[in-house]
Amino acid sequence: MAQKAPQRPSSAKPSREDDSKLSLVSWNVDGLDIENLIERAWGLCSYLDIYTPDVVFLQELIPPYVQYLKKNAVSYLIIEGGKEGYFTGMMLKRSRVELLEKNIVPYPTTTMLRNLLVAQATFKDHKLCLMTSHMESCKGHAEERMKQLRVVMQRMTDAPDDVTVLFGGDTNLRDTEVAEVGLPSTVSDVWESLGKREHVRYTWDTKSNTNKEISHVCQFRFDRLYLRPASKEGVPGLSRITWP
Amino acid sequence: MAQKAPQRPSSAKPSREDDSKLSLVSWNVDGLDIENLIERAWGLCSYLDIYTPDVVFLQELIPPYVQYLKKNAVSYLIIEGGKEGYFTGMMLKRSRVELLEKNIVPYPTTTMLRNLLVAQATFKDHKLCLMTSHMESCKGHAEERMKQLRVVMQRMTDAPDDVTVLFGGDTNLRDTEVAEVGLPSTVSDVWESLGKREHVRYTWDTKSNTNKEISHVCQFRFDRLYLRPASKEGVPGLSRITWP
DNA sequence: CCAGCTAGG
DNA sequence: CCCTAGCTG
Repeated sequence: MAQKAPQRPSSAKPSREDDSKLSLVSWNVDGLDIENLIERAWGLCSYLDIYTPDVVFLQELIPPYVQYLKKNAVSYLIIEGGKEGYFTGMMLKRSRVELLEKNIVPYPTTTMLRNLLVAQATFKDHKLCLMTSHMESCKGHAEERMKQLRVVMQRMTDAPDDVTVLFGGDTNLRDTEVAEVGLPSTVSDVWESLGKREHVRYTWDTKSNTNKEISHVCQFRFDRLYLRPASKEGVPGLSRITWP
Repeated sequence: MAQKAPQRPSSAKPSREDDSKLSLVSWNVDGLDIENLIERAWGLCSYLDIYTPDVVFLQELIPPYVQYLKKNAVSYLIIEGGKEGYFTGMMLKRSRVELLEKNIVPYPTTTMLRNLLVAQATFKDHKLCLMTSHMESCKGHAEERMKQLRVVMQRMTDAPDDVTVLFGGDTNLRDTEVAEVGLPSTVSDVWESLGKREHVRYTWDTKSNTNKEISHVCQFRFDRLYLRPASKEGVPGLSRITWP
């Protein structure tokens, strides 16, 4: 990929042979690093062309990046979590996902202008609630980050039970923080549900990803995907998660 | 006092009218700050002249400070927990306390050359075990500090039951750390036993103590005194602690 | 010896 | 966006 780090598509992408299944990618596009930014946006679009995910969660978008996407990925509807600085966004494959409503949930005490971007949508007559966020960064902001996780989990559990809820993004979460907050019983961590495969554990990994000049080795699972299935008749593959 | 901060005599000093009781002071003399050091050592000696404590626990001694004390506080026997850099020490009033044996207990994993200075002594035919330490400094070293507290507590509980055990010093402990380690049932925190009086809670207090140029307010109870009474016929006033 | 910040690896 | 060291209030 031409994309610069953090390059971490955390994907719950089923086989393309089975069009009944929803596919999803989350990607921090590192828009704060303007080096080769358009080239990297092109890289993202190439990826979308090849894999055609139904839903894309994006973080660290900046206005020119969004502009580029809107011009070059016309098969997707793009919604944004902000207008200035950097913000999150979502891309919904027009032919597969229909947007009903979008809204932005504030994090009351963020110092980094972070929020929760929520989209109500349908996918093959199934109700979806799609949510992404770029949660408070850095180790020292664990308290704020846990507050944000609580906001997210409240939203996930509050959703009507005929809705499949998917939250994903750059959470900056550490395992200890998730443990302290505690996941609701109805919510599962998709990477865990899929067998905790070691080779896709770390989503920020300066060991395997050398495209950013970071000399030290860092390995963290910052990008996470959580699922609260609909109680019945949910999206195929998203009640009991299976890996192709 | 001419002493510079940290100026925190945490005292279990009974009325001098009752000579049957043991009196004790613990003091971090801040020997790492060499400004006015001899003047401050003189201040300590003045304090000793006035209050004549039977036992003095000292932390952050440096060699010239000890030299000064040995020359100017001849009524005390002085023992040291080290020879180089900074270290702890003990002063025992020759007329009241008899040293039987001293030894230095290492902290296996300290990175700051800290240790536990132990003195076996007698006071009016009662057996005493006196211990002092300057435990690992700074918030970030909580784990090491808790290890050191465990070493101390092990020593306190292991002592024969005809011995009155007193540990005191600059522990750098936070309440949460003590709670995590847990105190043995036979050991009590002397400040707590004496009623948790608020005006003597903080032993490092840049609010009430302005002799060190620290602009920000800090209040911590770093200096603590623990007692494990002898099971019977212990030192008067040190089985059930009373405040004059 | 605190907390917050910054710069460098 | 890691961690540590160094500086500052």
